Amino acid sequence: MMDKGASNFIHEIIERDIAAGKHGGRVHTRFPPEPNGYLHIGHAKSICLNFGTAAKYNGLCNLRFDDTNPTKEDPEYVEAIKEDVRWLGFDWEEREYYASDYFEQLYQYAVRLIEMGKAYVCDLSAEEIRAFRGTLTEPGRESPYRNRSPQENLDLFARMRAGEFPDGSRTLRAKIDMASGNLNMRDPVMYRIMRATHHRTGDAWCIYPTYDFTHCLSDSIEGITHSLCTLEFEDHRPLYDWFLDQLGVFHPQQIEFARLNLSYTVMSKRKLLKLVEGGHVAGWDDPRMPTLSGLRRRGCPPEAIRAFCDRIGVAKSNSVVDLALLEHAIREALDPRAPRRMAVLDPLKVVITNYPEDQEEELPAANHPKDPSMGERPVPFCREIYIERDDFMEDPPKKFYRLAPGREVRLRYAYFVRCQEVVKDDSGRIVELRCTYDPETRGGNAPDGRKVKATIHWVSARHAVPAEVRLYDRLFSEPDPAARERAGQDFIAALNPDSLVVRPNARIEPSLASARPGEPFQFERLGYFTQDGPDSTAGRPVFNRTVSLRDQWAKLKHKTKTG
RNA sequence: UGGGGCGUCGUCAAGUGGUAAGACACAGGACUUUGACUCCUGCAUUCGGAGGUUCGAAUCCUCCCGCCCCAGCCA
Repeated sequence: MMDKGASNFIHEIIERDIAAGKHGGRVHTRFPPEPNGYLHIGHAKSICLNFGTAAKYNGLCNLRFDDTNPTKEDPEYVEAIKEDVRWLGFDWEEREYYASDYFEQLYQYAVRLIEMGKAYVCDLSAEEIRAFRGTLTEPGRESPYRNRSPQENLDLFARMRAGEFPDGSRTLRAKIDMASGNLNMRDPVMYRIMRATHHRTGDAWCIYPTYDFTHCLSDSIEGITHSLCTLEFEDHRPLYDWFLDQLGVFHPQQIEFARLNLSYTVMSKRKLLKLVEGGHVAGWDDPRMPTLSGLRRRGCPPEAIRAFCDRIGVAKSNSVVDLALLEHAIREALDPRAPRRMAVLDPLKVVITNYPEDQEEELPAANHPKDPSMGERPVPFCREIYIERDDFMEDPPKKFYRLAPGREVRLRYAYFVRCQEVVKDDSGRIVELRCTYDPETRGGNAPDGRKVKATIHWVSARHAVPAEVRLYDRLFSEPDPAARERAGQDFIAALNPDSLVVRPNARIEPSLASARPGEPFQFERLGYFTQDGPDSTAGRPVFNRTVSLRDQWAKLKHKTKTG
């Protein structure tokens, strides 16, 4: 990257470090997920920051799995995470690391701390440790085991590793300061006894290092120069500094930034898991989820996410980014390269009474109105077509200028048609429109120069392919669903009942039959869509709406309804 | 009278003592064979509040107010 100048406070720090010759001007970052769940757009911010920063300063960025808790981790997540990072467009080359690869080294560091009299084996139970820790306003009390000799600690720690003690019976603790105002410094646990099979080390260990002990040293081992993490770890930095300084090892600089929050969704793994397990969504990759797999399935291109992350900035204040900004980034990425197609979601049959029954023709339609290089495709036309039910009103309000009785509109890339008759069933529901077309207007222009107020989309009834189309909206109807929890309620109650609307009887133009999942299209006047991978079948494709088009008419309608 | 952070437009966010960038949103208008795209225009006399320093303060000082995080052998 050739970007000049700092674009955020982290880059400022880095540029200062480079100028000062710190680490010889080297920049090395890392993205350190725990393989216990799927990545979401909040992680994308961190991924873009870490990989982007390395690229900007000609440095490197590692992918490191922080796998220190075997009871929560799974290789399935490792694979999913790798796929997502790759999809987002980043490459960690051969630098795929695992904290579990450092277990032996970490053990030796712990031994060294014990020898220095800076760590001790504690026999207190979890409950006792909590009780001894004190509170936010009161200091803690020292463990009665705090002053064991290094020899005794060494022996006990070795026996912990050897499996001589039951789970949870002892811990290795750092000997720091039980009176510290920073709870993290009150003799934090470094190792716990936990007989669990680790996804990579199997049953080689029955003691596992805690995140706090592991993370800072993993960064150190990898020579990370700038360890970027979220705000909640600011309190942990003094502890990391303590471990690093006591051990006298390479000392990365940790810099904290605010995590991403998006309006109308939730971002915590716990809440996302609840949505999945509670059946409120179809899975981690449900297109309504803020997960990267969900966004991908929905049709969001990775460059849109990268552009979004560039725009939201990096700072330290807690903030909630407007979902509209993400949608904007998606439209911006899709508009120039999504071929246009026609699809009718809620079909209303139109019979063109003066068009011969047995006649058919193919009309050329541009794949992109502004990019001729994208070519065109033929769209079949015949006597019976479908138009969008919304595009007709029997008794139109003032600003509605689509089809209505007696009115003429243009069928995109086809002809002008005029509505002559409205056919209804017994219940009064409109089932068909009978129109006439003007053969002189083929292609969409009238030789006599007359104008129409609207151009509507359509598909040939005889040629169109039946499809299911899924329309997505914000998952929650409130900007901050998590606020429900703060009010003592369940955030599930804030779910938007209309977040998924299925159009089971859609008709799509024939050229769409060969679409592939993930391939973007703009269904003219409706939005950007992509074929769904998992749920499409040969005879019945399913299309997901990635994002709608901006719609002034909808806004107008809403305004008059509410206003 | 625990510790650590943060407060600049509706939402993000620049600004680093010299007189409030930009983006999204919103509101008008132009263009239009997508009510799309694109293009114009408008949108903080004011930076959480009050004092103070200074020729000059969002930037420096003092006090106050508000919000977030921390009491896992989770990460």
